[in-house]
Amino acid sequence: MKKLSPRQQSIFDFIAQFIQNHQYPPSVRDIQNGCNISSTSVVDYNLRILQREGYLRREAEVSRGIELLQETSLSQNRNYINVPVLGNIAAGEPLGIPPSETWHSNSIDNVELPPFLIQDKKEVFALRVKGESMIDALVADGDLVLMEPIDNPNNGDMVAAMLKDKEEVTLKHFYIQDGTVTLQPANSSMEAIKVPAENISVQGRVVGVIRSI
Amino acid sequence: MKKLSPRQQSIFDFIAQFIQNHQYPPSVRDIQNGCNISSTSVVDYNLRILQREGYLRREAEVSRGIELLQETSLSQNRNYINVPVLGNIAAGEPLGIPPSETWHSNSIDNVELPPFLIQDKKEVFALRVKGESMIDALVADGDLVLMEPIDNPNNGDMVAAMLKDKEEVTLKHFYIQDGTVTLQPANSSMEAIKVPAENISVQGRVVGVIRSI
DNA sequence: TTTTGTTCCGAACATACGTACTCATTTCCT
DNA sequence: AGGAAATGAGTACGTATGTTCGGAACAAAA
Repeated sequence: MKKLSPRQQSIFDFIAQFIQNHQYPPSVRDIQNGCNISSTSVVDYNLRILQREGYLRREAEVSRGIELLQETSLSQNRNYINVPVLGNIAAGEPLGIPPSETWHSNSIDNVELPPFLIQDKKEVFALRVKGESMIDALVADGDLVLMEPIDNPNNGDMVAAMLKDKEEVTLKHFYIQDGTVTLQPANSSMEAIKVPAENISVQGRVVGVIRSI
Repeated sequence: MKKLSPRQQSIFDFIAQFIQNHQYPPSVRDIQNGCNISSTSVVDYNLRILQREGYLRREAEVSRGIELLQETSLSQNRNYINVPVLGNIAAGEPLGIPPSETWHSNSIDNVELPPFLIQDKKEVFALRVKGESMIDALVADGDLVLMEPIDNPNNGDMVAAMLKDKEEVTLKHFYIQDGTVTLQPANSSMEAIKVPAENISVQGRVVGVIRSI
């Protein structure tokens, strides 16, 4: 079998991951979003190559009719996902997220989560909230925040943003327009913050919150 | 789990068979043909029942978004807990929690949760939050609230309390003293409510909140 | 009988999704 | 460098597929 291009490898890995999480294969558009590809045709193009090279089989005209041929799929039967708890999050303390290769040696804990919480996100990690400073993001002391590393958040995403001048981390909804970032609290009765984009460093995207009382 | 009708059993077996053959789940119309059913709506109808009974999980609007939950020996070793989602919770709508014997016939869905969320609680169920009315309990629209049926809450517990005169359900911290109940929002900048104990009906104790974005 | 609830039907609707087509952009080969 | 091949982007189209809705058939309860 020929070696795969980075994009093809990424698609293949995504499909395997997706099947593990959902028990059913992704659609072309799921792959498009999951791998940050700009067009469905590119996905189709690469899927044809993957099929030609024998990595998978596709059923024509059938939605999600993808079948992985390498039998790594069956061995991964435990479909619960182990998420590392990398540390605490509190206002006034920078996050300091280590690179993902070192997660398992640096994490203070691990939690196993059901797939519906993770969906098809990659490299999800968790942080324990300390203090009441995130209360206007509807996050309480002791909550577990699930985050996905991200470089370019979309408008409306809830992100962990660090204000560079104040060295302060907050969880807010992110909107950017003309170089100005608006940070909107989830509790809409609170005031939004507007700052120039260069004063903001986005640490990740919030994909879930778990509170156990 | 309730016993299945012959048709439901046939559908369930067909899905399992189909996944075996194809590696991806069948569409509604595949099931229709495979089980000699005259209408897609009948398939949908019975799939809803199968989902309600906890035999499978369906992703809305997603083609072939069927996932069998049958804990066949392999995934059973991990003691994940199947929690029924009994309905929605919103201000102004009474909960109407049915007795636990009828849960599985009344629930609209099931979620599997890891043990650390449930601990040793008994008869935990879930409610989906509709609307922003619980925002001062740090609960957002779409959140899943885990509750434990309880008759006598302890001071400090977060409970789902119904104000009998207003027919309004809220999530608040519960304190009782000398026959007067104080309902304290989790967001302590908000005002507390004081009412006579006889005007309050406690529906359950909140043991967890799950937000998936 | 009437009523009520469950199951089933057929058709119509809305959209999720695979595929095709044209035109860029990059990579590769001589 | 220059042209061919490979890859990517954007868009549009057709159909595969989930969902909804009014009503029929049937059985159990009142």
